[in-house]
Amino acid sequence: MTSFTEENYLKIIYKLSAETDSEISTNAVAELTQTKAASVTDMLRKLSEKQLVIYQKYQGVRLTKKGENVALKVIRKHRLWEVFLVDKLGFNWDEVHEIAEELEHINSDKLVQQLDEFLGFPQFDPHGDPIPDKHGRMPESAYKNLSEISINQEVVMMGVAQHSTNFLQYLAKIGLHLGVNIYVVEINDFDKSLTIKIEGSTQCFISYEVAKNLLVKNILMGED
Amino acid sequence: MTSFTEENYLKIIYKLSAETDSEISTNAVAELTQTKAASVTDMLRKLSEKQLVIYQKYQGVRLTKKGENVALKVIRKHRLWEVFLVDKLGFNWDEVHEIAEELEHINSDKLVQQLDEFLGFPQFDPHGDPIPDKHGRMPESAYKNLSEISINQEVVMMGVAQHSTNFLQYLAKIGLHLGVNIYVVEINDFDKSLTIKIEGSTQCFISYEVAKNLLVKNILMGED
DNA sequence: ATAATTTTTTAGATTAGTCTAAAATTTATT
DNA sequence: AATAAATTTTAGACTAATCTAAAAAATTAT
Repeated sequence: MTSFTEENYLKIIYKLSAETDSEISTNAVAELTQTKAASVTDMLRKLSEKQLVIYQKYQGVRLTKKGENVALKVIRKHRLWEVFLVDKLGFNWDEVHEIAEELEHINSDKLVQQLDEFLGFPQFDPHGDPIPDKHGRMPESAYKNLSEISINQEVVMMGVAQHSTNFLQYLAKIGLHLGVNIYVVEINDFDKSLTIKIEGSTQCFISYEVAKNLLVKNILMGED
Repeated sequence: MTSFTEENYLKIIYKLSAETDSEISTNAVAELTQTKAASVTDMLRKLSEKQLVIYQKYQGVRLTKKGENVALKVIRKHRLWEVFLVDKLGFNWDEVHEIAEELEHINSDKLVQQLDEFLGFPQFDPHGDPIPDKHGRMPESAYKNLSEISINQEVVMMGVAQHSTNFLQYLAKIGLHLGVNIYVVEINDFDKSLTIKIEGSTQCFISYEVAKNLLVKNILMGED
């Protein structure tokens, strides 16, 4: 059995691991858990005894397979609950994180299973982050439409949902190509058109129709 | 702010108070919290300092208005989540209690509000227990149709939903009158007809149509 | 009304998770 | 390579919630 607190540590180590290939430092964990390094050391020793992490003092930490599974389960629950809150209860995507931080620790395999089904087996949460399936497998890609990106977010262009020559020529003309960074400067309420800043180019204005056909991904995997 | 544990104590004191008019004993609380009397004493002192209960040593405990409000909020959340689990996720009414024990401590007024709306402002949980509204007011009555009662449950007849002479004469003939105890012996899957044991009379068989028109209440307020 | 029993409280200890301050180790700098 | 700086660990302490065993108070029975 893993406690609420242990689950949080594992989740945070998992997220830090996704960004680097090497061991995670005590301080990095301390920052995200909002505790002191000394507390982290204690907890890492405990998690190590439980075979949830590989930890040797002064050498940093990484998850074992077992620890990764726990982390993935927690992340799965977090993201499913976020979908529930947004799709079913009408929350905005930016107000669900805190609540999901609590809900993610509710303990019932059947609950997760039924919730997943109730939501229609979503692959991504409201922030576009991928939801691991019940075996802990992440869906293939986490691309979103540019039209779903909110203001002041920076994303990377990853693909298009429409392949007409017309469309692709237009993209080239305004400086949009795969891998380029896009910063959303403004969104017009009435027609959902956007002002964006394209990396290495100037600001430009694009319609909602265009934005809907642009596949992008977040530069930083979000807070959740 | 009240902790998970404090909330549980308050909820239990509330439930015990519903059954008697006098102060609740330390032992009674200990039994339901599954702790030892010594632990209860400590907690009661703490709750008393927080003005959530009136407690004087050796004299038992009762809730203050403030403590009652906390308890009612927890009970409200518990019962709303039970409705969610049964109505939306397809759980059986007898497998939701444990999960709701966890969910009831999730902290977000907006969540409760939205959940309530999503469920259509239900008045009773799947066990027929009344759900306090957002001001802590309990709905008028907690009667259910006999057709919603599950097997091996004993209920008291409290009213009818159909007042035709025909129907009432039929009830009289089989020995059903207000206040009588009814024990559900069997439920047929295919047509939902019931075999019941009527207090002071013999077993008898009634159709689903009849059961739907009988208002009953639980003899013991359930575990939740 | 006094003794016996039960209930409740106190005293002191334990566990999980945290902290601060000091010591140990690693990393960076000259 | 030696020293300075940063990071990490250890040592010892704190809080919340619990426990056991013993003492105190209330209740019940004789």
